[in-house]
Amino acid sequence: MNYWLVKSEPDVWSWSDQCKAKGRTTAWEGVRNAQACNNMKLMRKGDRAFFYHSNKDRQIVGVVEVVKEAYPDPTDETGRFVMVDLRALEALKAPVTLAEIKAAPRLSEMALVRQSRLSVMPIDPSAWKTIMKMAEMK
DNA sequence: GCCAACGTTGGC
DNA sequence: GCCAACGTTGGC
Repeated sequence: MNYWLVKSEPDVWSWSDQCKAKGRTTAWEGVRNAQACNNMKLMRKGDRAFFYHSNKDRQIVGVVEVVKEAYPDPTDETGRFVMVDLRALEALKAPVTLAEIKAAPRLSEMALVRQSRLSVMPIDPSAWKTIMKMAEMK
């Protein structure tokens, strides 16, 4: 299984919106960045991703699961970009803030820190474990 | 194919 | 609200 992180502005689409969605599942539409889309194309059914609130909140708040692999985003007129379907699995007991991640030496190489504008990125398994521990998750 | 101008994201 | 980083567009 691979691990990922997806970003959303909480004012636009928040974790609670995700949980209220039918089947707790939504199409992750609207990504208009080639690198982010390439990452979505690499997602496989059953992969896990952190759900991160950008801007105001700046913390990881939940875990989602990939339930449908990349397919064309109908909201994209150019036909270049894809989306996946994501389902809310569970909220983090203790959300992990960007500040905490930056303060953790082991996490300093994360794309979240290094490439702040990227909205869909891979997370390596050791970083996933570290963050889950920080979030007080089993 | 280069690069200047411009737009967007997201942290601060 | 500002601005750094960086992606995209379009003229040449």
